[in-house]
Amino acid sequence: MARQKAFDEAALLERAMELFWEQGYEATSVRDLNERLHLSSSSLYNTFGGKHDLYLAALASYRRVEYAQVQAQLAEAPAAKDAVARLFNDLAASLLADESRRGSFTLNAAVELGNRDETVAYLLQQHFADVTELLAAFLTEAQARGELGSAHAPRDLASFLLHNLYSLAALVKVNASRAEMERIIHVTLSVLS
Amino acid sequence: MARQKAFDEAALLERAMELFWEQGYEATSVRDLNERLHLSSSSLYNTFGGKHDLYLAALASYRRVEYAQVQAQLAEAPAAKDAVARLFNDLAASLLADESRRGSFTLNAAVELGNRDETVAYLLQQHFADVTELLAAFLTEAQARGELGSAHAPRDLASFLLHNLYSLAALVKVNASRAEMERIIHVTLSVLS
DNA sequence: CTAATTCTGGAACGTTCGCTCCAAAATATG
DNA sequence: CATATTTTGGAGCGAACGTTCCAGAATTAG
Repeated sequence: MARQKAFDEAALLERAMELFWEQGYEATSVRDLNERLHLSSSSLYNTFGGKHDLYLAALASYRRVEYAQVQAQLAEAPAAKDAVARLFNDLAASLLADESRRGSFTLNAAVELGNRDETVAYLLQQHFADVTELLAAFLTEAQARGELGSAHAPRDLASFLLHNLYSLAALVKVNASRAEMERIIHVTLSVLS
Repeated sequence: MARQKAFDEAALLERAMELFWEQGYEATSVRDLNERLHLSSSSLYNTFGGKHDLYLAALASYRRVEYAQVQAQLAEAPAAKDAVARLFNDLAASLLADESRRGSFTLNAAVELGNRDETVAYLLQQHFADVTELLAAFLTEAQARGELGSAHAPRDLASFLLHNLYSLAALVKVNASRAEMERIIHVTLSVLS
């Protein structure tokens, strides 16, 4: 047998994700990654295959985290409307707390590469569909319990809410104003009558 | 005196804008621009100063067009709600009609560079503020005429509507489904009671 | 036509890109 | 300890990057 790798692959992926998240795909060089991960080119290519593969892996990892977060936040809330409100407020808080205003990695990836990289587009399509489904199921139950009006179909509401969540992530890239976010959130939540 | 330039600067700027819009800033090389504009490096640098300057000029140009478009569409509509609805439907139609799914140049710029390029961030802040103001003024008048409920302040509604417009531009990058867009638009417009 | 000036294409600059390669270091086995 | 196998850092690959430079073409004024 032989030597073992001197690093934790999952931890490295996490650090790579942070960097891609901050700078985007094109603006991040392999040398940037070498420095940030404390990993030389050879090890990086041995482990992850290349820049593009590493990006895809980072994106897939982020996607799982984002999905789990929504899932967790919906699960622990008492009332349906409060749960959705918390989803928005927590996202706004975490977006504003981030000094480098990275927004959402999945949204960034969609905008930067969605129309040029089929693999990225497909992965994100899956992701958005999955989260929408999660939200729709939650809203369906809430409607059944009478916690939610039936002015809109749960599926429609879910799409609407998800895209307004991502809107906040886009907004923070340019205008990191809490007041502006709160205005938008307030109007958005008003559709949950 | 001496020779005159053999090209129309405004037309070149338009072509540059198209390319940056398609590919983003980082992924567009000066050689790409040489080819697309049929203009050599020397002329490009003489005329526009450099890649970054050209990008800023293209962005400023796009911003004026986008603003004028919203202005025109709001002006020509009969009733306020119809005007807003048309804003959404026309945007959706033009987004879907674009084979290369470029989305909105301003949103693309915000997501790619908003957190890394101060000049871009400032320019876009101005732009979004201007368009919001335009919308808010329109909604204020509509409210005064009684065409719109007063459940929300015009300023809040304007921010909300604008960000939902940009949401469509982000959505098209990954999922160019007319049905999905219509669902979102339907819920969005329902706040205009 | 001559002279002065400006624009033009394209070669070439130094740097950085993604990626490969290899000798040296490291460590699980017999 | 010796051997086999794998990982490691870093030099270096060809290509592409943004930008500069310059010789020559082009055009206006005198």
